[in-house]
Amino acid sequence: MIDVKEQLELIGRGAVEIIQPAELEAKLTRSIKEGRPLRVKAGFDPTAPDLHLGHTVLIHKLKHFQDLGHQVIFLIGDFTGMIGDPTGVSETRKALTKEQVQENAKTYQRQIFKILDPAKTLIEFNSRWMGTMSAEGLIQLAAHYRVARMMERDDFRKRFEEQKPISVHEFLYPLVQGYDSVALKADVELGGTDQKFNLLVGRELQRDYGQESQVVITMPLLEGTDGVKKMSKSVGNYIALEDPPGEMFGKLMSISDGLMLRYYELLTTEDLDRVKSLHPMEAKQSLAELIVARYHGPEAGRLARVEFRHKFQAQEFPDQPDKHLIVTPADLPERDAAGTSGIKLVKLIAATGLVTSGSEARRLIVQGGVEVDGMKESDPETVIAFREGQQRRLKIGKRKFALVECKTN
RNA sequence: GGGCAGGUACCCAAGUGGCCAAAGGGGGCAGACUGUAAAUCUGCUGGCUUAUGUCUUCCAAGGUUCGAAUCCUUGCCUGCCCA
Repeated sequence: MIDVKEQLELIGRGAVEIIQPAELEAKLTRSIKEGRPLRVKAGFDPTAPDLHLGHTVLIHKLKHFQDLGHQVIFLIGDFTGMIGDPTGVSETRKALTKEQVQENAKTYQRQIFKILDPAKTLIEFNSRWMGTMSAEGLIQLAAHYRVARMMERDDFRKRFEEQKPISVHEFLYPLVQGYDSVALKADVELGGTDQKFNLLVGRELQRDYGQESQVVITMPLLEGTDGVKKMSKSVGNYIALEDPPGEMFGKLMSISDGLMLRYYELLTTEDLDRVKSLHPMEAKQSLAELIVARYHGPEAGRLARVEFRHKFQAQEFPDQPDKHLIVTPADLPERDAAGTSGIKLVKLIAATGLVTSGSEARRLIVQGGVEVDGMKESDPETVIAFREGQQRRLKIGKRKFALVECKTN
C-alpha cells in the first residue's frame, strides 16, 4: 500500500478544504495498518442523468481514492430526488418513478465508468434505507438536529432574511443526506463547496449515532460555460459528457479565456504555466480536443478539431449540418423574378426547425443573421428558388447550418 | 385562528380603468469588431400568411364596464406581524 504521505498529497490535489486533515491522516494510517480500505462516498442527484463536466471534478477525486485502493461508493440519491432538492423552490420537481430511476442509474454507470473502474465501484441508492424508514424513524432522525443549526446554512438564512419561502421538507434534505453517511458508515464524503453544510451534518449525525465522523472533502464548483454560475443543467450552461463531439468542442470553444484556465486547472493535469504561454485560441482548441477525446476517444477529438476549423475558421459548410431539409414542389408556392418556383426565405428558415417561430426567423433575417449559399440575405420576403435536385446551404445565426435539397417527390 | 403586504413576460421589477404585447434592468439572440474569447457600440427579444392587422397573455375562475394587468367576488399560493 502507498504510504500515508503520498496518499495525502494525491487526495489533497485540487481540494478546497479537508475537514479535518488530522482525522484523515489517522484514518489512512489505520487503514494501512489494518489493511482495510476507506469507504469514500459521493452522492449524486438522479433527476439529471446527463452528467456534465461539473460532476467530473468529484468523479475524478473518487478516481484518485480508487487508485489508492480505497472503496468508492457512488451514491444515487433516488429517495432524496423523489422529495425534491431545496434549491429552486419555484419549480416543483416532479417525482420520478422507480423505472425512471433505474434508467437514470444505467445512464450514470455508462458515463462514470469512463473514469472509474466498474469492478471497484459500489453503486448505492439511498432509497434502500430511506424507502423503508417509518414516519417514526424520520421524526427520530429529525430530533438529531436543531432549527438554529439549520438556519446556519447560507441559503436558508438568506431566504429567511429575504422573506422567501422555506418549506419544512427542505430541512429534511440535509438530514437525509447526512443519514446516508450513517447508513453507509462512510469514512470520507466528497462534495462541492456548496455541499459543505450538508456534508458537515453527516459528521454530526454519525457522532450522534455513535460512529466515527467522516472526513469531509470539498471540491471547487466548476463554473458553467457562462463563466459565472456553477455548471448546471437547469441553468443551461453545461457541457454534458454525452454531448456529441462537435457540440462539445463548440461549447468549449465559446468559453472565455479566463474560464479556459479554470477548466484546465480542474479538469486536466496539464501544466498551467505552459498553457498560459500558448496563444489562447490554440490553448482552447487543445483543451477542447483533450476533453472530447476523453469521452469520445482520441480519434473523435482530432476529428472535432478538424471539423471545427473547417466550419468556423475556414468558413466552410460542415459535412454534418444541423438539419437536412427536403423540399418538394408542393413546398414551393412562390415564383422568383425569373419564374422559377421557390419559397419565401422566412418560410424556409422556419421550416428548418432551427428557430422557434416564424417571427424569430424574420428577426434573424432582418438583422443579417442569415446566409444563403454564402451570401447574406436580409429581406425575409425574398423568394428562394429551387430547381429539381438543387441543394442550398443555409447559415442561420452564428452557429446553425441547414442543407436544403429539392426533390420531385 | 386574526391582521397586513404581495402573486406581471426566461428572471428581477414598473404599471393601479383606455395612449399596454405591457417601462427599466438582467439574461438571451443577432450585427459590427474578433480567436464561436473578452471589452465596446447597435438592434431585437409572445404567436400568426408583417399587417399603422389580428389572436393569446399580467396566479385561477367568475363579475362590473363601451373598455380591465388595473375595480369587485371567490378560490389558490407566498411573506410579515399577532395568537
